[in-house]
Amino acid sequence: VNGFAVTVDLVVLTVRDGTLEVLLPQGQENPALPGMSLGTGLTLDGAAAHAFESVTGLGAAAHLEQLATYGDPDRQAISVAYLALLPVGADHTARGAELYPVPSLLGPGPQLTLDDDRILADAVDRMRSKLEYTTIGATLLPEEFTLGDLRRVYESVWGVSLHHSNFARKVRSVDGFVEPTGRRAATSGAPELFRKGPASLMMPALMRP
Amino acid sequence: VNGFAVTVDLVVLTVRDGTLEVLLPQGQENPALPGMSLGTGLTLDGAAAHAFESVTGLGAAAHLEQLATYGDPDRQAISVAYLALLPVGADHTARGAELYPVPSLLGPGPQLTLDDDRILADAVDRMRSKLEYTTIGATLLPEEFTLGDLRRVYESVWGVSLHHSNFARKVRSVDGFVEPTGRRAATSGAPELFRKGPASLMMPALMRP
DNA sequence: CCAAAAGTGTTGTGCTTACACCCATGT
DNA sequence: ACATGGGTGTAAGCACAACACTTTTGG
Repeated sequence: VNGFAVTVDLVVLTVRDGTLEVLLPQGQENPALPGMSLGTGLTLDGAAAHAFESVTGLGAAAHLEQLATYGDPDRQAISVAYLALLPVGADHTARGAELYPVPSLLGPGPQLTLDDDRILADAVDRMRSKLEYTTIGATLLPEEFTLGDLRRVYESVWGVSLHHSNFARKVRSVDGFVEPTGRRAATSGAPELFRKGPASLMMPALMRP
Repeated sequence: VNGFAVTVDLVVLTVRDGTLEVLLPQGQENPALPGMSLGTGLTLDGAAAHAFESVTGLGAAAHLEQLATYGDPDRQAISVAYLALLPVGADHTARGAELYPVPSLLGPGPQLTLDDDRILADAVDRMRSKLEYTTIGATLLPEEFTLGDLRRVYESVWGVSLHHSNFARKVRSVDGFVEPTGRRAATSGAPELFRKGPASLMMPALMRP
């Protein structure tokens, strides 16, 4: 058949040292988003999960979600973009991919091949707005974390600074966002440790400034 | 090449007689969403616009936006779904398509072929939530409309009833949502006529009950 | 002793809700 | 006269922003 070439491309985001970063494969001329071409018998979500495993060496992403589809009118090619979240601190180096700070890639001028600049920008937009009304911020963190850790995720992704006390109050008040483990980071008086709760949506939302 | 068949499928929504309705082509065995298969040299958005013109006979949709992409693992086929809004009262009968009330199609059991039930449900979800934070409600209406007309759009899509006075106050208070034409529907004392303003986002949102 | 981070209290402010009420029209 | 739809007024409730203040840890 004279059909289209369909690829699944991943925007793998994480937070490191207070910055939002993307995972890009190494060793190519022009940096491009990681991905794979879609084969028969595989769902789109399945292909995305498989691609994630290929770039990171990790079993599963903290979050995996379809973003949008981009078509190349000339090349008879279609790219289905996914947003994937890499747990902070996870060892992603198995496959040689590297983390790049997003702010520098979103600067003026093309930094990635083809549509990838736009895809990255769309992914970051989606990520920023999803922090407002979902609990994906907590899925990025390890099993146990402090509210400060969670706040730093928000601050890094949004690129703003938030009031620690009001932030903590809000997060605690949302039913099922975080639940206390009862333990603390160090001795008594140290910040309390939480784990992610069952809720996935936040209502009302945690609005950005 | 042994590639994929890519189609662009449309969920064309509108409001009629206080109900949310979808436009479906006539004359087929199993009702299915209208669409077209993607050819070379056409962008996805372009193909969607073209498909819209084919089903409705109208030049352009009040709103056209990509929804998501659905893959069929076995058939080597990909469907890129779009949400399109048909202006209320527009004459769409040129191509013989018919409007069906959404509530009856969203009932239990499969009513449409393949993934189309799910696509329709996703489209309606998107539509409902977009009413909250964008001004697409106004794009559905004719050039001039009353706040009551706009309210009826919200009530029909959300399937609830809203307080007329609070609704009007909110809509007026959002900068650039509607602007007064100075004229009225009938003689003095009759409802004031508005046209859509330049704003496309609503902040803060108009939350549903 | 001091800086940094976490938790508690309080007050104001904006937005929304739920009312009650008025007005004009058209039947 | 009265039902209908549109517009105005107001008081209560909620959530959030912006403070100041205390406590504890770790250098």
